[in-house]
Amino acid sequence: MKNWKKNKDNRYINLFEKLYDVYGPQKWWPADTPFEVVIGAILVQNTSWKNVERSIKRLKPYLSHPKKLAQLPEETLAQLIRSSGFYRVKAKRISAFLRWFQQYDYEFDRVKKDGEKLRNELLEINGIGNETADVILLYVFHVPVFIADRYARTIFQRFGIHVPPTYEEFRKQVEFHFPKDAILLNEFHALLVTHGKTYCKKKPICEKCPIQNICQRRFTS
DNA sequence: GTCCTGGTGG
DNA sequence: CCACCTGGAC
Repeated sequence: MKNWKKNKDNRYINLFEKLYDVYGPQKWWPADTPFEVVIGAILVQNTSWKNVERSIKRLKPYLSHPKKLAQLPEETLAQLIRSSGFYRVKAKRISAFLRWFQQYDYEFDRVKKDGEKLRNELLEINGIGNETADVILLYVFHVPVFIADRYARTIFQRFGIHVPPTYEEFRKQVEFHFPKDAILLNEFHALLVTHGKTYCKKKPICEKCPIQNICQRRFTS
């Protein structure tokens, strides 16, 4: 471990440390149970978390018992999650996940596979794509993966790090240069989302940005 | 590229 | 009024 940093680009860990200094520990994912993580991950697809919170509240009685949620008619489920937008497709996606989950008796502990196998299995579920699969892997199963979402892409690009075009290439690049540690990757994603929501938005607020002194963007525009 | 969609903030 | 939101399928 002494030479861990060999061939590594230390800008990734430096950025992490800077964000951690600024925002502190994020204590993610915001959910009471692992099942709630999955539901939140599906509901938040292309949607602001604020709109997801209401849906989560309405679903609360079912979230401690996935089986009960599985018994709901899909239309009823759709109405419960209306506030999250795309509610019909998302109801289908939750149903698809529940069908997969049923073969494990709705127990995450019964899902015993290595990360790559589990990842492929999750990706086969209709409505679970790269990002949602990685959220589940990291925040439910504690598999050390980097969630290569839009915030990460935007922040890294502005920061001055070259970002590959595809999700997978991007994910693997970060995983090469950053410690393969689920706790650190957990915190990294959370910090990137917080930073992205607060300053590094589509229209960034660079003047007030707490990391502007180490960001390349101040030179380009 | 287009569709899916309500809620929030500008 | 409009633009955008921690995507994914087709």
